[in-house]
Amino acid sequence: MDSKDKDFYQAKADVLKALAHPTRLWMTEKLADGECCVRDFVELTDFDFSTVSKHLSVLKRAGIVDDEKRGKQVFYRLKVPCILNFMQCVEAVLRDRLDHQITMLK
Amino acid sequence: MDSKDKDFYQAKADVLKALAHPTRLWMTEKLADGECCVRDFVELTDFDFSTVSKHLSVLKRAGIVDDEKRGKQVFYRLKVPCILNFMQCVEAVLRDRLDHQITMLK
DNA sequence: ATAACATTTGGTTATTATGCCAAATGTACA
DNA sequence: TGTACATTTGGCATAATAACCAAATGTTAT
Repeated sequence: MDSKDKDFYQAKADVLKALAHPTRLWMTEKLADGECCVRDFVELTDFDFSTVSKHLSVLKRAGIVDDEKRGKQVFYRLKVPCILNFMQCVEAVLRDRLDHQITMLK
Repeated sequence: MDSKDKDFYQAKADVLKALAHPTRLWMTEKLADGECCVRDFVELTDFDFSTVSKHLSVLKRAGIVDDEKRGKQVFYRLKVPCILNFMQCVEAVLRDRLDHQITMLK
């Protein structure tokens, strides 16, 4: 693994890291249904505005979401819908793991 | 988001978290080309055996890889090839981000 | 049995992430 | 202009992660 490869894997890992948090993952999937502003997420959870805002900024920095200021609000949008296909794969991992656990108990 | 949803997003985030490290990501992609033992990864990097072993155990716990002991060695295998399709999406995010940066400079 | 090899586990330290509060910024409207 | 609203930023305490070294475990062959 040379230094160029290292940078590449670091960059890809950073995108994954942005998704690798339950709240951010939930937000990402929620945004697939249409744009939301910070307040929307605050109302659907028990997190502080600052917490929600920081999570969204992590997703934005990673390039997963986009934002647009309209009036007083900032609307966030899912920028890369292929993320959702990916989630199917993650769920496949979970199912597979479950099958394995069941097999172990038999 | 009720408590069942919360658990589900936590479980999915845990799978992503396992992948969200440059070394583990590299290992995962390497395993797509065929099984490797701990020593193989140690030789290709400058990490300690213990470091490599711990990374592999994170991937195993997440259900991404499988292991099999044969003789003195433990061989690791990619269990869920769909992870690789997912990587194409992550790379798309990177390309998209780059395009955006280029546009900003114009 | 013991020596050599392959891997894992335990322990330590440094770095990073999370979530809250408080304060700052930006925007619309009276 | 000032007040309310929406979001972001800074700071802090706590928790989680990563890498190394050393020691333990398990396996094969002498």
